Amino acid sequence: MHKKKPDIDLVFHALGDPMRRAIMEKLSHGPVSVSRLAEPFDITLAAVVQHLQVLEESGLVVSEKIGRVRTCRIDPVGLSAAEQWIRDRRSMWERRLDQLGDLLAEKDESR
Amino acid sequence: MHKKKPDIDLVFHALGDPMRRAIMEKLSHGPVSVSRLAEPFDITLAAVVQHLQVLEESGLVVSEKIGRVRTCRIDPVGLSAAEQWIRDRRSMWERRLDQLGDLLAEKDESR
DNA sequence: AAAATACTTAAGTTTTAACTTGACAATTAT
DNA sequence: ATAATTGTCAAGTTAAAACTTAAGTATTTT
Repeated sequence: MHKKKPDIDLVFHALGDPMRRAIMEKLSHGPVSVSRLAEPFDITLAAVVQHLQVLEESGLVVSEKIGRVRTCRIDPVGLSAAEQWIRDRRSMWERRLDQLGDLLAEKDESR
Repeated sequence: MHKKKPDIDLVFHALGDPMRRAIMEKLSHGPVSVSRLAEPFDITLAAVVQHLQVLEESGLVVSEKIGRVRTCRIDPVGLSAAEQWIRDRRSMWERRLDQLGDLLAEKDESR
């Protein structure tokens, strides 16, 4: 159970794969073991484990092994990091649109 | 200028590449031409154009060609789609945490 | 103690994606 | 008219990522 601070490059790379997003969707309903996580998908368990490693290194998922079973769950911190990046770009863009609006309004006044 | 409704698979795939995210960052400051967009990066213009195609097909960027110059800008709709997906997973997860809290509270009352 | 479960790891294959090169088309400037 | 600018397109190459197979480890169950 070694948490990592989320690296935005790793987070977006991890979310870029549809299978990993499907895994995140499943995990969003609650913690699950690796084998139960793999059940619905038609790829090997080994492949799922590899995806989980990517998700964990990115900070999107944390897991804990008790006995022989590893239970995985979402780490909301990773998701927030991605959400924040998107929000930043969007707000920057929208601020610009507002400035443009102000500029047009000024022009409108000065005629 | 042909808009597309954003496909979440394409959007996340597009954002998965660090160079494309760098392009998005640059575009967040305002619309730019293809060549000015390529300037700061040390890849060929052709490569940048290919990234732009990916971004455009995903619905993150729109562009318009006037004369010989193509001007690109962010389409906030694409970004919202990604933000929404993340928010959905996170809220689902947090709802579950709340339910877990309720459950523990009940237990606490009944002793 | 033996068998079954639940992963883990390493190696190799296949597929996908990024990037370059080089030729070309359209527009604008001289 | 010629040259310079701005972008487009099609191959081909390289590198990265996804996936499988097969063998191995640790933990339960019977």
